[in-house]
Amino acid sequence: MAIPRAAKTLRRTRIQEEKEEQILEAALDVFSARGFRGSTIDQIAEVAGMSKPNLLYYFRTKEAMHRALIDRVLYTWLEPLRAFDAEGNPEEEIRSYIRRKLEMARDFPRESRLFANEVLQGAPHIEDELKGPLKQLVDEKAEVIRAWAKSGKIAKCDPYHLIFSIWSTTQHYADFDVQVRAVLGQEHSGEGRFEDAARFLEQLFIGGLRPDPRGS
Amino acid sequence: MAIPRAAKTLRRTRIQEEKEEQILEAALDVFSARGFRGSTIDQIAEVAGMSKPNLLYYFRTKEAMHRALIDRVLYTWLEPLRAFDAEGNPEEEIRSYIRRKLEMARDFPRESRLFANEVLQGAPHIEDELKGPLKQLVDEKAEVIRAWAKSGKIAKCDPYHLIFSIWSTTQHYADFDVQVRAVLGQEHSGEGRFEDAARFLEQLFIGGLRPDPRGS
DNA sequence: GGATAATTTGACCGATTGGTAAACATTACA
DNA sequence: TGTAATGTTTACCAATCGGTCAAATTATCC
Repeated sequence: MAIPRAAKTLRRTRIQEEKEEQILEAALDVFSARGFRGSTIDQIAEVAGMSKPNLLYYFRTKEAMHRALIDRVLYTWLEPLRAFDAEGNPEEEIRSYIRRKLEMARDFPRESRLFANEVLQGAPHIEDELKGPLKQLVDEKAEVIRAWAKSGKIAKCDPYHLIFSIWSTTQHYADFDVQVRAVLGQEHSGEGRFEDAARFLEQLFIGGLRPDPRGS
Repeated sequence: MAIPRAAKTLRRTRIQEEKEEQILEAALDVFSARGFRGSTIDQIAEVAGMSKPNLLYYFRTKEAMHRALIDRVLYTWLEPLRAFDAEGNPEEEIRSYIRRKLEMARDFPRESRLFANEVLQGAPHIEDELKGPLKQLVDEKAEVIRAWAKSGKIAKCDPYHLIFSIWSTTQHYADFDVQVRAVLGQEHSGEGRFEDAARFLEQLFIGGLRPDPRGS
């Protein structure tokens, strides 16, 4: 007889680890492409290569699957912002933040779309994470940027909207990939578009944030 | 007996106009909030205040509803880009394009989310519009920007990625509204955030595109 | 006012949804 | 090797899905 699920967290089998990994990988595929409501357990089961009841043996509900996925991905996703260093050179910090975010858009588009889908639909499952850990992290880094601006290392600007701008411009290449490719056309839709984007965004942000020489 | 639907387009009743309007308004509400797959005809019917079969009398399928909605909204949505004037002052044109796009994010967030949902999930229903009319319009405006850059009126930059950046930064305030509010906190989530955003984005883009004084 | 066309609804359909029950198969460990 | 715990599957459930149908209601026009 199967043990109650609560016990599973106490001692985890090799099989459990493997299968849960397999399931979350499939769930990322499906949820990121169709959103929570648009996804079905059957689809995830098919991608994962197992039966639906088997999925539900590891995750009791569709919600539980989604939550586990979000939890696993959120920490990694905020890594670049966390790496933002108050002691570093402002221009270089911003430049490398943009670069890192663009790399993530290129290498982990599913993760980006997972969150985009979620937030776009009102963030019903991650409201707490947004208002708690995320806001706290952004507040902290905004303070760093504000200090840079105050000391004249970069132009005076609203740090929150600066962060929003970096998020939106970089994640755009993951979330709206289809549109980007459609507009660029087949000939410019190769991986080179990320280098072009990086070049442009660095120019935009470094130029746009260059401190006023009058020091006002 | 009801006339075949094809005939409806020939002569449209007052009731037809009103009801179709009502339905599309409700459909915009639902589709923009939950995406195509996540929405149900029943939900739209409830918002529209009519029965499901009644909806299906005016639009034969859920797809037909969605398509009619997209068709109606797409033209308006591209209006700001269309207004981009090659003869105008570059700095002022970019500034007012940003302002207009931000106003649309503020005043028509549902329209923005409708497209965001669609593109995010692979644009299964609007691929043709993206590769056709949209690409054509962007190509045209990109040429204008390129000319400005060539003549030294603005800095040399990739016009496509410039347009992407303006799209993403402005639409961010509609599509990721929940996140923006969560991060800004209750005290800064008033309508003033759009003015703050406008100020920042103008600073960013105008500063970032200021022509190199060496004229290189 | 009556005939005819247009509109609206309740009842219903097969397919799909998230999820369950219980039998069956496999693994781990003494 | 035996047995208890773990893992998997088949068959199924009620609810909801997109959509149909025929009957009932309302609007239009002579």
